Amino acid sequence: MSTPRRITLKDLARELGVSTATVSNAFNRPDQLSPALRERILGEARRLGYRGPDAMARSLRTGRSRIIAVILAESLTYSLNDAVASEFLSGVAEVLDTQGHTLLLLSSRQTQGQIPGSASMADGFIVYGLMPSPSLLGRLPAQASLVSVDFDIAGRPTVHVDNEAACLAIARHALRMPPRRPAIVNLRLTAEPCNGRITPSHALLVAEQTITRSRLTGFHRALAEHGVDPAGVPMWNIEENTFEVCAPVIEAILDSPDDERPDLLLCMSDRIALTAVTLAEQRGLRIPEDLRITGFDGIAEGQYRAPHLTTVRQDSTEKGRTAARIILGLTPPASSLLTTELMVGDSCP
Amino acid sequence: MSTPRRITLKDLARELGVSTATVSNAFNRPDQLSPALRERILGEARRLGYRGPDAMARSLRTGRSRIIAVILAESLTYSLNDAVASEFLSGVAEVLDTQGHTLLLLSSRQTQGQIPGSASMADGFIVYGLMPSPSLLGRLPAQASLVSVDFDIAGRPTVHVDNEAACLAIARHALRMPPRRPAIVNLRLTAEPCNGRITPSHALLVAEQTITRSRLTGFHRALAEHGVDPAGVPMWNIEENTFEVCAPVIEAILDSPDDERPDLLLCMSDRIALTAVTLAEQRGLRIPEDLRITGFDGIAEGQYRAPHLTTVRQDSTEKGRTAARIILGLTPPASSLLTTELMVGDSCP
DNA sequence: TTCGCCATCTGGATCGATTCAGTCAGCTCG
DNA sequence: CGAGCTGACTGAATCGATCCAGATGGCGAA
Repeated sequence: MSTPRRITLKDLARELGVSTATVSNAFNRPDQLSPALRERILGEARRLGYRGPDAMARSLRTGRSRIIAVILAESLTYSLNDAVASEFLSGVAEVLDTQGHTLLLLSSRQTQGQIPGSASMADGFIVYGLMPSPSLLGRLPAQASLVSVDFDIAGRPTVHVDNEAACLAIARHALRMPPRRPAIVNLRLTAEPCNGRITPSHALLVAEQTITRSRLTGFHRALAEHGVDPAGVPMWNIEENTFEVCAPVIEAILDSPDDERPDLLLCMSDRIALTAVTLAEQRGLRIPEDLRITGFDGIAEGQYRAPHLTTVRQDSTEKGRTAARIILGLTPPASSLLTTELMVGDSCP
Repeated sequence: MSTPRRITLKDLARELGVSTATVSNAFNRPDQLSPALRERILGEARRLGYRGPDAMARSLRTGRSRIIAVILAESLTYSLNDAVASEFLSGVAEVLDTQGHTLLLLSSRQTQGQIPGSASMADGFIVYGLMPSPSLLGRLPAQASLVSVDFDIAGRPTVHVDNEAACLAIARHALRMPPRRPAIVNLRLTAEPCNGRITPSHALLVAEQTITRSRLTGFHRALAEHGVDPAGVPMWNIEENTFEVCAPVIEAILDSPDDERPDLLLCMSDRIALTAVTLAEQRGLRIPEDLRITGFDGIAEGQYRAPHLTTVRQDSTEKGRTAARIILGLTPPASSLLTTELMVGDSCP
């Protein structure tokens, strides 16, 4: 019982007494042969159980795989459960689908600066959210196109929003009613593990990621405008944008003695803000009377239940679409700055 | 300025005066050549900017791509934003990562029974959540392995939970305190668009998907046990498991005249249940006093805010891990039935 | 009738690796 | 000393398509 060798285009050609070129054309360029012959070929293919040209052989020959890889900053486990990253991927997938391309998912964390060999067959790479190690970039196929999202890679197109302006805007809004004790809750300020209180004076220095740094700068500018010394504003850092990781830090903040507990939390993500809302409510704090909270991202969940979140909406799906369009060459490979929108909800009217 | 042809293994071999076989071995089988020569080859490769064997050529020759495709029932946009599907994908990704495989995402909806050629290079397929059209199955490469999740494909291994038993259990729990007007909110009972009220008598007949049908059967059995005629229990159908699609249906349910409004909602997903919680609270209904609600899935969000959801937890991540292990051959290709756990929360004590 | 011309079809090189069946030199051992 | 073995390396077939640069034949125009 030897497995019958798979049927190839060549078998089909021999069987029909035509050349392989013609069979290939039957599948790829209907205009290159007579309809009658094409029908005969397709019919025979069906009869023999030939499933069409082999994808690998085609890719080897043509040099294109119709696969686009997205390299995610965090683990896939995290990214797939994060609303912002998921929306981004949706946008990417949406455009790829319409163009007959498929989506390969990679995480830069898992790969430790390597990318699995199988990924290098991708025609293009979308790097999302975090600067990949130089060695990873060096390993990408030379001819592959590259788009980064939310940060710059020298000489490559980027899709991003103006984080500093957005944070400036939302902080200005929040500060119109002067808080007695404002505080900032950062997201992933450093690559180093650090979950909890940090000193403001060092925050900007250690902010390795442009995205966090820009947001922080926006907050600080608004504070300074209102005569508040940013160095005096307490700051906490959240390592990962999940309820589980946020919760203990938020608890710590809320556990501050009454005269030290912040009455305004400028959070760098909706996930953080929502966690704060939930935990504050559990303690009987009134929002916004006792504690005002702002978020960032504008995820749908923030608008489901009262109080609606005050936040900055960025259209992550559109970000994904834009990145995909650039990668596929539907759009010139230029950097693209998407707009954001201040959304005033009940959590900080 | 012609682009300098990319460097190949053959160039490297010529440059060094060794055979291509030896260069290949330097990358793939260090034991097949002397360490000194290997170093020389690797050094020269670095010098020439050779990035290692080409993935496509390798895949063509070896017949394996180290890519695993997941075919999702719904659109990628939906799946990536659905907690259950995302958790499932996390589990898959987690196992694939450890084995140096990568994850390709496809949606059966988009592909309309076709799969893009580029996908057919996958070594294995995980079909998630919905019976793909026979034509799609027929188009998969013959040698590829296949695992289905949450439904059976004849002769292929499946990963699933006992939906009927789980729904029997949670409905039994809910019915211990007899409701005056129980109701069922289905998820995707039919492939046809249908969002809203449906007649119970036809529900089982039109339930095309085994998963929905099993859950419904579980509910019905429990109702019958408690002397309630399932045919008299009103039913609604939800087309898509999102807040936006759920909300109008839930509104309609809650808009029933007071003497017809259900006081127990058996929901087929946590998303539906959470939507019901949110909208009921907005109307000032007390949970569970005025309305008891049960879910299904056990997503994390259900436990964040009060009232905690009464639900059946299924470990979607483990489902993903199991499917991936089977596809990779780490586990014998046998169907696997995962356990569920009744979680009693405040929404239906 | 002859000359293009067009539509249709063909041969074969090519993409970039892997791998099997050897070759060859050097070493051991009786 | 020579048989046999081992480790290191090689040559060339192969994977399954794509796509040039032609070949062929039929047909209309001159």
